[in-house]
Amino acid sequence: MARDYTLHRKPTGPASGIDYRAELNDEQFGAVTSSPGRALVIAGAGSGKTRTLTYRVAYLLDQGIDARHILLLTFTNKAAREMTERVRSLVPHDVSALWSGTFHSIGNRILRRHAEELGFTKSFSILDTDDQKSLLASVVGSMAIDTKVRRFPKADVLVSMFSLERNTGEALKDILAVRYPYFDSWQREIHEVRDAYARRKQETNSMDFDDLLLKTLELFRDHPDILALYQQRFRHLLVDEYQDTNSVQSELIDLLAAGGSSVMAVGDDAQSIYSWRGADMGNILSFPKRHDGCRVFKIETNYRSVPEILELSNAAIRANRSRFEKDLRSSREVLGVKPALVPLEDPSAQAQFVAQRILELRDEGVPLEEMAVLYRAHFQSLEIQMELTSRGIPFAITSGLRFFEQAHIKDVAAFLRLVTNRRDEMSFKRILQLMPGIGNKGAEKLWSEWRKSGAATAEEAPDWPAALALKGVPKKAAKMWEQLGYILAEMTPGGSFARPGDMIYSVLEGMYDDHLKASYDNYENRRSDIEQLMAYASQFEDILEFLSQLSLLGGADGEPGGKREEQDTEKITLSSIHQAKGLEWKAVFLVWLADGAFPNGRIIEADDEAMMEEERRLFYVALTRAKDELYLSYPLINPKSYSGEVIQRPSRFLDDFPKEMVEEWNVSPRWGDSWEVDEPF
DNA sequence: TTATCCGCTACGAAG
DNA sequence: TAGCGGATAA
Repeated sequence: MARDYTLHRKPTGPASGIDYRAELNDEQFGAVTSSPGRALVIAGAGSGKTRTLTYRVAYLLDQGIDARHILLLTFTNKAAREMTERVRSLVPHDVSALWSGTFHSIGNRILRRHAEELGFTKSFSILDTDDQKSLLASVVGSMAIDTKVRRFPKADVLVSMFSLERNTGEALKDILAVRYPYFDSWQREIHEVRDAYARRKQETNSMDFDDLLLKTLELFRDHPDILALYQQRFRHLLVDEYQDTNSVQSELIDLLAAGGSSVMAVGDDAQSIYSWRGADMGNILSFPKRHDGCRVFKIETNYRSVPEILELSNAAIRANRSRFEKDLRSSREVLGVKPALVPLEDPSAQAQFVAQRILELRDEGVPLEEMAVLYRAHFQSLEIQMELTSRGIPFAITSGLRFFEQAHIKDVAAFLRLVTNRRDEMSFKRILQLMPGIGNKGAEKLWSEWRKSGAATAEEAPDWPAALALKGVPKKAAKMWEQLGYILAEMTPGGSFARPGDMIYSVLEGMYDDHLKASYDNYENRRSDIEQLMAYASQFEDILEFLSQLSLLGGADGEPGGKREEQDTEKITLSSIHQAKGLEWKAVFLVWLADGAFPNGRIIEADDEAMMEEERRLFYVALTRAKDELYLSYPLINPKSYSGEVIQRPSRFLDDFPKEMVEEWNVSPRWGDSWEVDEPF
C-alpha cells in the first residue's frame, strides 16, 4: 500500500500582479485562466498565440505552480527563447527550473541523462544531415552494392527516405512504393542499408536528429519507471504550433500526459506547413478525441493585419478544401490602401523595385526593422541581396547555410567531438582527411586500426600521442599526425576536459590555422568565424552542452556571437517563409510569385492535391505576416533558368482572390536613372 | 590512392 | 552557379 504524501516546496515567488482580465481579450482570457486539464486552443494568425501561451505560464506560476512542473515545447529555438524571455519579463518568479525548448533539444536533454539505458553513453555525438550522408555513403560503400548497373539512391535521398519512415511511422516498404517507385527494385538493399546504418550509429555512439525524438519515445516506452519520473515532474505541458507535430512528437506528449498532467496544445490548422518532415494535421484534429474532457478554445480576433490584408488572406486560404471553417476578424481600422500586385520584367527589376520601395518606405517613417522580404526558397533571395548590398541597405538574412554547417566550423567541432566521444567515426575520419596524403580510403583504414587498438572504447582517458601510434600513417602526414597527438592531449589535461573555448584555441593554433591558410583563399573570413565560435564557446563550462547547442541551434536564429555592433544598426529582414512563421512586420514584400517558383515546380509536377494545399497554407502564412503593407511581386521572365530564358506565368495562388482586392502597379523603367514607379493615383 | 580538373546537371522547407 | 561524378595526372 503506497502512501500519498505531498511535499510543500516554498513558493517560487510572489504573485505577478498581472490584471489578466484587463490585458487579455475574452477569448484569450478564457484559455489563459482555464482550470487544469486538457485544452486545445485554435488560434488564428496574429491572434496573440504567443501572448496566450506566455500569459498561461504566468497564470500557472501565479496559481502557485512550481516552475519545475512546467514544460513548454516549441518548434524553433527562436520561439523558445522568445517565450522564456517574455515570461521572465512578465513575472517576478524564478523560472530557471522551467524547461522550455524545441522538441529536439528537450529530447537531447532527457537522453543525455538516460543514455546508458539505451546502450549509448551520455557523451553521444549528434549527427547532422551532412554527417548522416557521409555515414550512409560509407555504409553503402561497405555493402558491395553494384550501383553502376542500376541507379541506387544517393545518400541524401536515403536520408529523406529513412527520415520519412521514422517520422510518419509508415513502413519503409510503403514509402518506397508510393514516393520512390523507381527505386522499388532495390527494396531489399535499401532495407539492409537502413539496418546497417542503425547499427553504425549505435557502434559509434551517435544519434541523428530523428533519434533525439524517437529514442526518447523508446526510452519512455521501455522504461515505465523513467516515464513515471517525467510524468511526475511535468504536471503542465504546453505545446506551441501543435498543428506541426508529427506522430512521434504527438505520441511523446500523449505519453507524458498519460500520468494525468494538464496539456494545453496551441495551434492553427491553416498554418500547418511541415508535412514534408512528417507533420500530421490529423494530430490537432483528433486531439479532443484522444484527451478526455478536452475543452476547445477558439481565438479569432486578429490584432496584426489591416482588414485589406486580412481579407485577402482569408480569401486565399478559402481555396483549400481541407480546413476548419474559420473567419478571422481584424480588430484594426481600414487603412485605405490595398495590397500591391507588382509584375516586373525580370528578377533584377524585381530586386530594384524592392530596394527602391524600401528606401521610400523608410523615408515615410517605417523603420527598416519593420520590413521584410519573404520568399519560398533561399536561392530566390540572391538578386535582392546583391541589390541591397549595392545600395548600402543593411539586411539580416536567415541564411540557407547554417553557421555551424560550414566546413571549417564542422572541422573544428570534429576535434571536440572526438575527445568527448572516441567512437565518433565521422569526426575521426574528418580530422584525418585534413591531412595530406589521407583521403577516403586512408581514413577508412586508419579508423579500423584505431578501433582495433582498443583506445576507441577504452574506459579511461588515453595518453593521446601514444594512442595514436597506428599502422599505415602516410609519411606525408607524419608531422601533422604527431601534432594531432599533442593537440588532443592539450584538450584533455590530466584526463579531464579543458574548457570549450580553450579547446578551440588549441585546435586553431595547434593545427587548423595552417590548414586554413593552405586550403582557402578567404582565410581571414574563416579564421574570424572560428574566433567567433571561440567567443561563443567561452560562455559554456560544459563541453557536452556546448556541442549540443552547436548541433541544435540553427544559424538562422542562433548565429553564435553575432557581431555586437551590427546588432544595434537597423536592418531589414530577408527570410524564407518557413522561418518567418510566427513573426510580423509593418511592410512585407513577397517575391517570386511565379508558377514553378511558388508554388514550387516539383509540387506542380507531382499533381497532388494535399501537397498543393500545404503550399497554399505556406502562401497564407506569408500573407498574414504583414501588418500594414503588402507587396506581391513576380518576374515575368527568368533569364537564369538552366533551360535558358523562360517566360513565367504568375502564381496560380494569385487567382484565388478577386482582382479588386489588390491594386496592380505598372512599373516602367527609366534608363540612365533609377526606376520610376507609376502609382495609379 | 590521392589530388585535380572539367563538363554536366539541378536549383525546397528545419532541427 | 555550385556541386557532383568521372577521367586523368602525380
